Amino acid sequence: MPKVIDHELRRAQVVHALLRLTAERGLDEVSVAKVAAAAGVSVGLVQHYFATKDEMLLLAFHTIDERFDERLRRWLEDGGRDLAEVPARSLVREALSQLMPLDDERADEVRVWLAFCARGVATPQLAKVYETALLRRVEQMTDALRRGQAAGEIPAGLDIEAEALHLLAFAEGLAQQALLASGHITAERVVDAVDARLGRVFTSPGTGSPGTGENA
Amino acid sequence: MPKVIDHELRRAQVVHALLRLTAERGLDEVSVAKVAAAAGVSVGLVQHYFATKDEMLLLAFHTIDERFDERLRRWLEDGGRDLAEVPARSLVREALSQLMPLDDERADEVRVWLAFCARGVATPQLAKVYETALLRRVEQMTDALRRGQAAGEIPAGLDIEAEALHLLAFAEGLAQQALLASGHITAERVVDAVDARLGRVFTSPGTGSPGTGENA
DNA sequence: CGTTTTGCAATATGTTCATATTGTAAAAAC
DNA sequence: GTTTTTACAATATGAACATATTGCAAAACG
Repeated sequence: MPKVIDHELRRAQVVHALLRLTAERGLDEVSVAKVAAAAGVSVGLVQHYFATKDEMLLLAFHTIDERFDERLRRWLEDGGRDLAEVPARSLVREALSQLMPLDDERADEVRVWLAFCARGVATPQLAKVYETALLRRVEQMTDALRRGQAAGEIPAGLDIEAEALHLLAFAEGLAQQALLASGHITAERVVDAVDARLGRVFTSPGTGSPGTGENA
Repeated sequence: MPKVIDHELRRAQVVHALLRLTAERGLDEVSVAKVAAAAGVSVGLVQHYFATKDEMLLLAFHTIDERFDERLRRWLEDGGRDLAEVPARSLVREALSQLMPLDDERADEVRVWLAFCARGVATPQLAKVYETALLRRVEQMTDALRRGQAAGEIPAGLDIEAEALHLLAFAEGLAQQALLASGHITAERVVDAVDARLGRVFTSPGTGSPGTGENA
């Protein structure tokens, strides 16, 4: 047999091309042939690593999900931050910001995320990926909020788990608005909105631009 | 020429079939031939009333957008309510509820809405429809909140327009979560979430189940 | 060293698609 | 009552699609 190949790596390469294509032209424009072309390989190769197109889409959705986590981890590492040390508000703020289309990279990923969400409506397998991702995010968010509560940054009476879910709902909706009405919902307004929302949860002062002054 | 035909009516009939198809099988499964079949007409008829498929999709998106407004109007009329009389909190609560997949009818429409949003990412014409719809909703919501503020239901210092946008972002995200993770985000949790969110805006007591007690 | 297995390219297949073309019956217009 | 216009059906067209099939070179394995 020929060179021993890292299967997972090859699959990742193909999926990478798929995600690029989706970000640029939308999920409807994704076909096996186009993905192969975008990846610079033959259709046969794609078939060799993915039995069906659906299998490829499934891995792609998983991959996109992981990228948000990756970016948060990168933020922690690049800043030399310690997860247990960074204030909960900063952490939550950064986590939510990673879900917003605040630069080209994130805009691409939100575009792709939204495309997959829409397809999930009619494809149970994709909906399952969404559900799992959501639960994990709620869990992470809950942990962060609880730490903040223990540190006195958040009122004691708050229903933390519900709050986590609501913050994520707000984030997804805001990201969608920013993506589809970018003319009105600018990056600045997005950041302001996030900070204003955090002001409803945290009693501690915000990390962001202080001039936002949203509350009474 | 044959019977004089109400063009707008025929177009609406075709679009109705398209929306049904989209709700059931997703926007990717929508083709001109399938829409014609679902509407019980020939492909030729569809072509007669829509020059292109995109034109058909555009009208469909507009139609879905209007349905939310329609349902809110129906709520006002059926309850014999007067727009100027009903408390702002009730009105906003109802408006947000109409965006949630709380029954089959609304679930279908949220499904379709999400599908079109996703396509809007790669189709400027559809994004424009979204943007217009969003701005109109923000305006309506702003009006309602301002009335509430004048009536003392809402703190005076609040940035009303920002609040309106944030409420809508929350609503869209929550609707998406409820649709894709219906196993965890049940209708009950959705209603609770909406009420909890309203509790962050209104000082007046809520209309919903009082046991939600989200805040400190 | 030869056999076998693997990685992949090339191409075939049959379907579905959006749209174009053509045809025709019916009623409005004159 | 003839002419013209309209509403629609039927079918054609060519591209794009997901997937199946075939073939072959290379390297791992005995």
